[in-house]
Amino acid sequence: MMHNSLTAVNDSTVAGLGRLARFFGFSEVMGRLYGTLLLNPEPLSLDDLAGTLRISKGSVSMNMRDLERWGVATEVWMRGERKKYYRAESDLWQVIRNVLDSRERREVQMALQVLGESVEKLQSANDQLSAEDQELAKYYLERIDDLQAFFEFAQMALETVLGSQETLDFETVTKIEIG
Amino acid sequence: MMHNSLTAVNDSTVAGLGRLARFFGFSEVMGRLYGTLLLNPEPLSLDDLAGTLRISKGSVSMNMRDLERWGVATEVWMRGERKKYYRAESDLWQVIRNVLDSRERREVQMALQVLGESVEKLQSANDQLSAEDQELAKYYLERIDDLQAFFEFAQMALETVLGSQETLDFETVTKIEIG
DNA sequence: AGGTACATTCAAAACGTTCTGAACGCAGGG
DNA sequence: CCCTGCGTTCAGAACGTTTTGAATGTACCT
Repeated sequence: MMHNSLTAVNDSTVAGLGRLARFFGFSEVMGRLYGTLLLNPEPLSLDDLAGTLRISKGSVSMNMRDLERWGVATEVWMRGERKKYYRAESDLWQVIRNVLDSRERREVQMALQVLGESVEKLQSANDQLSAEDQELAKYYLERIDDLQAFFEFAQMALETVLGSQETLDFETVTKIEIG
Repeated sequence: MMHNSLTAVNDSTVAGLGRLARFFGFSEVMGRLYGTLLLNPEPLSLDDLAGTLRISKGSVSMNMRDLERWGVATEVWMRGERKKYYRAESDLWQVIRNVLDSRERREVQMALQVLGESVEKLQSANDQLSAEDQELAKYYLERIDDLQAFFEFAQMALETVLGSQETLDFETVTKIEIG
């Protein structure tokens, strides 16, 4: 049994990562699994994880698969062992990039596409519209313009982060300029 | 009844904002209410909203209160009217800032506080630890360092966005520099 | 081939969240 | 001072999500 203080720190970190996961739209269990792995120098098996977190093995199995798919944990082959072992991807910058790249990017692009289609639809329908509807269409176009600007901003921010290909130490990032 | 194309655009925009709201951890209904208001030149009453979105008045009442609390919609007094009317805050930049300021900021600060406490706890317990536990504590401190760096990065990004007090046109934002 | 030790799957259950609508409260008008 | 029209509340229902554990699949060992 390890010291009290280590247990306390472990607990709050695991809980915090669960929270963070939930915040990013993942399941809390995924975050806790990641936290548990992150704080273990050695890789852990599914049974280890199920035992530590007191959840069913089935749940561990499914959630670990997701974590792997997101590039947040990696399977580790232990020779002579038949169990599956996992290790946390500890380069957080890489984790963030994985998630942003495969999820937020798509989301933003879809939004921009839908907005673009809306603009087209309104423009091409314009001469079939009553005077009243034309006014409303103009109003819609203004609002859609704002939304487009917002998503373009988001897109740019994403590309900037994703574009910095080097494994960037967070510590070295000191300033973000907008302008 | 308005033209077909207007209805289609309205629908997809409202749906999209519902999606966006969900993405940011709000209820989908909040997003749809905001969308409906955003696409209406005139303020709408609770009954208008309930009717348009086909949801109960009770739900509209509660969700609109939340939207107001987040600074995303505003009540509008219509003289001679006893109904409550709402208008969307249409400055998206302002909406973002409201949300980031009252929610993400706290979240990040709490995380940093917990992490700081963890570091203290580990350091002050260090001489009571067995050799083995000391090694583990060292490992924990490395992981915690990474997490701190991540949250400090997030904090800085937030402050940057929140710091730009002028009502910034998204269009004018062309570049984010990291370095 | 049979047995063992694991991982995976999935239907049912537990749980949490959101919605509804009836009941209530409140204000203004007649 | 009651009636009407509105907003708010909240218990229960509906719904969606997550968890569990038993059944199943799979690979290795003897």
